[in-house]
Amino acid sequence: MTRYNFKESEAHWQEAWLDNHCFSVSDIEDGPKYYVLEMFPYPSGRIHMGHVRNYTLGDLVARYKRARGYKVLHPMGWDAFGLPAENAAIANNVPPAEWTEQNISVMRKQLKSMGLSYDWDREIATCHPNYYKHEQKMFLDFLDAGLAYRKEAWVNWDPLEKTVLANEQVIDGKGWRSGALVEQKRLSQWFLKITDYSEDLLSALKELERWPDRVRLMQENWIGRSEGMRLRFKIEGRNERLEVFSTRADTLFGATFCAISPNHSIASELCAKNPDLAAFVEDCNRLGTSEAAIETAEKRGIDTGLRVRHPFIPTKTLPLFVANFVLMDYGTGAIFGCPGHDQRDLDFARKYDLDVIPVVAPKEADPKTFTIGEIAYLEDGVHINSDFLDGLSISDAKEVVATRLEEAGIGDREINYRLRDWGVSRQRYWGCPIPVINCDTCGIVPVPEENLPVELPQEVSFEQPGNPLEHHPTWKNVDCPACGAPAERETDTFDTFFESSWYFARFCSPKAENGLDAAAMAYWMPVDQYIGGIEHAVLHLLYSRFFTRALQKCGHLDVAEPFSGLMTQGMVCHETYQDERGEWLFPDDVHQSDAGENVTVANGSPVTIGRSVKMSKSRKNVIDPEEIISTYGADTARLFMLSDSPPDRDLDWTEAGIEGAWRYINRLWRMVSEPNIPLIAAGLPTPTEMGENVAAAHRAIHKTIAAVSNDLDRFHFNKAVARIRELTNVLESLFPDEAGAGWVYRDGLEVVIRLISPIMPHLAEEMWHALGHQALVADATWPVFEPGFLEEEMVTLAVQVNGKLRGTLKVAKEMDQNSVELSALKIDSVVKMLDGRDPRKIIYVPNKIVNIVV
RNA sequence: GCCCCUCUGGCGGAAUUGGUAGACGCGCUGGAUUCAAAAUCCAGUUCUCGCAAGAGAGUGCCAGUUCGAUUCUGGCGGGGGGCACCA
Repeated sequence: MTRYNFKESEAHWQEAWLDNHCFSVSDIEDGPKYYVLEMFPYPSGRIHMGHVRNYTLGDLVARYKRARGYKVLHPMGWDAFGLPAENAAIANNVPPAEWTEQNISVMRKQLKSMGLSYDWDREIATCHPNYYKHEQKMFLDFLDAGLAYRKEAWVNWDPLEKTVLANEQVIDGKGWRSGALVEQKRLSQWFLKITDYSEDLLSALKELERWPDRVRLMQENWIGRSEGMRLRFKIEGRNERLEVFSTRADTLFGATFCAISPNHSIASELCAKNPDLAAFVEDCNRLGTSEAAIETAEKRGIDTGLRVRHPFIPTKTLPLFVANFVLMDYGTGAIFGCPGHDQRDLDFARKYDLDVIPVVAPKEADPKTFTIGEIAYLEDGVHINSDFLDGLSISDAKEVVATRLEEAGIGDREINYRLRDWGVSRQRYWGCPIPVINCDTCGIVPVPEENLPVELPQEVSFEQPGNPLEHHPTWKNVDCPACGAPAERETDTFDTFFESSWYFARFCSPKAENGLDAAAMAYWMPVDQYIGGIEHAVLHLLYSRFFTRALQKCGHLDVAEPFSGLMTQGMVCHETYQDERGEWLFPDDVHQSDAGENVTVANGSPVTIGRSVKMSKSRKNVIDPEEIISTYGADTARLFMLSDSPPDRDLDWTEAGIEGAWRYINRLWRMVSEPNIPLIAAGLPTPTEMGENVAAAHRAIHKTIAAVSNDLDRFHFNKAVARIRELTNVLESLFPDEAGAGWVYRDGLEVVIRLISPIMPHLAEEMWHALGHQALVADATWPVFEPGFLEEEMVTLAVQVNGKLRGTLKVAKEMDQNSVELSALKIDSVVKMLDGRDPRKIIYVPNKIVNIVV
């Protein structure tokens, strides 16, 4: 028995695909196009199983669409700017550029060993000046179009390292390296006006029919459109009014306090005279910039002593608090608190002993006795304690109160969005320089287009804390392009989401001098199928949708939506291992003892096996793809990635699973290398006579083509694999002596090979070749089924008594109800269950079920 | 805390629109082959009771709608993703 020699085969066919330029396309092609794109990787060092899964999925789609006659664009590149390169520079004293290039060359080689159908001539790396110079031009166009602006914003500041920290670098309010208490600092930063597109980004979600519903829902919630009112409250003893935004102006009669954000202008002003307040505000700001931290913090506040006048109750004033849960970025940075009908307000009121006045009660409740306990009442009902609103439903009351407030000139209807403008400034070296110059006399001056790109300096030092661009001896010193006086370059670089917001477009014309070539954009854009992790459901995907609109506005391309189809994949998981001391162990460090217990390889001490969780270096539950590919081959790894779990679910990596895949590969190979049925010549006419099993197998071939095509179209890859396995089971069980067996066996093999070719492309080529084909399967067309073979004449009906299965009936299709009932009532177990009783009702669903109700 | 998802045999998962729960695979058990093993092949495998025929239970948990619910509705619980400077 021979084993499939994947090492030789995979190298050979990868070379053959390259020599034949199978996967190369031009910037402009003819005929129907299909653009398949997987999220490009950050070059962190080596590929991981998440990459293997992502790129296997994409390759399957790309190869399948190619077989179906599309011109397929399937590119790959590198999201090469980012924080890890700087961390490596600090830790190992390697320049980020060098570290990144090394990683790219390792990972490129690893990806090539997977046999992916990329057009490698279109490879890009975002850290190359010939990539980011176009990005700088885009930014200048955004600036012209009023889509980019500068404003002050908070950053996490490590006072010891004198560095801005990312949210993930802040651990329990302390810097991850220094351990110093993190401060909040206001810096002038660049923003993109994504909020100009709030409504468009929201309403266009409806048309993204090939996106998962949950991603659209998440984006919808992220944009967070809400219809409400902007109210102006009189503050006692002050001229200015307090502006608050509320979606529940109908609960105004239940208002018992007002609160402003710690960063509200009134709070800042009061801090000067009130040291307690100043200390509180400082404390609040320590929480950092992450929403999760702010939301989970205990609700606290401090009374400013100011009172706010109630708009409808002349005698009533409300205390004004500064509260840590009021966000400056949302609405007006001020709220009115109605504890009865908002949980946060209620928690706050209970803590500071404020009144709770119910103003909406359930229909059936008695308005005189209805009280609020520890849970705010959020349902609809009838207004009470609300003067002119009493008796109205929430929506009616909203309408009435809005009109009143508008008439009184103290409120306006307003639509608010949770979405904030996108801060793109990063105080870091390893990113794309923001192409502006700061001049004392001229202000912000764009770098003239002919001076682009503004390149990162090669020689930088990470010895001093902070941004190396700030400390660079010469780089930032330039003459002002406007007045010629000495000026300074902007030392902030772009957020790395900037690069990933247009790389998909660049892949269509990766070498074009003018950036995004119009004809290439018109042919290839948008991406027909985008594939990547669900973790990008909001930020990357929303930024890209905005960026594409901004590019359209500035004439760089002419589509609004970058990705017409989206598939989000689940994570790759593995069980975890811990030794007696609770230290994590690599899978290779664990084995089974002779007694069948799990022990360490090192010294045989017991190992605890934990549940399967996402593979991560920190928990050491990782399997190196390179090792898998060198042991079992790329096709085995690819098959395993596709065979069990559906793409959008998490996938458990198991040793047994990969071995099962490897066994199946060998089984397929033996079907051509050691066939049970001698292989006959190709192209012989369909035999006129077929044995019963042979004829069934022949029908199965056509059914499988139909089912697999349907499964692939709908991304049910695990089902497609199951169907192919079923067909191979049928072909293997054919008897050589039966009439027509040789012909059907060969026909079946030719079909199977083409069906597996997007999944196990190397094996498919090897088998195709073994069947005597000179051309590549990669260039073969998808098999076609004959609809006539799909139809069955007989169907099996389920026979139920009171909804419980009691037997089955094999009948002709579309049998009439009477004859079905007659036969059903004769079934032994049905007779037994009826026990002489007459059926009360018989439900018959043709070709499916008979249910006898007694 | 908020938003989104998910839960089916020992395991991964199947089950067009509410209509035979468990396709396909892994694992396990028994058998064949072998000096022996690996590999391969054959058979069995949701659980409980039963020698069997068969009966009952069963899709995270609790209710509901229905002739019929893995599928629809409400509530609860476990696990996961995102939360704007990780990518």
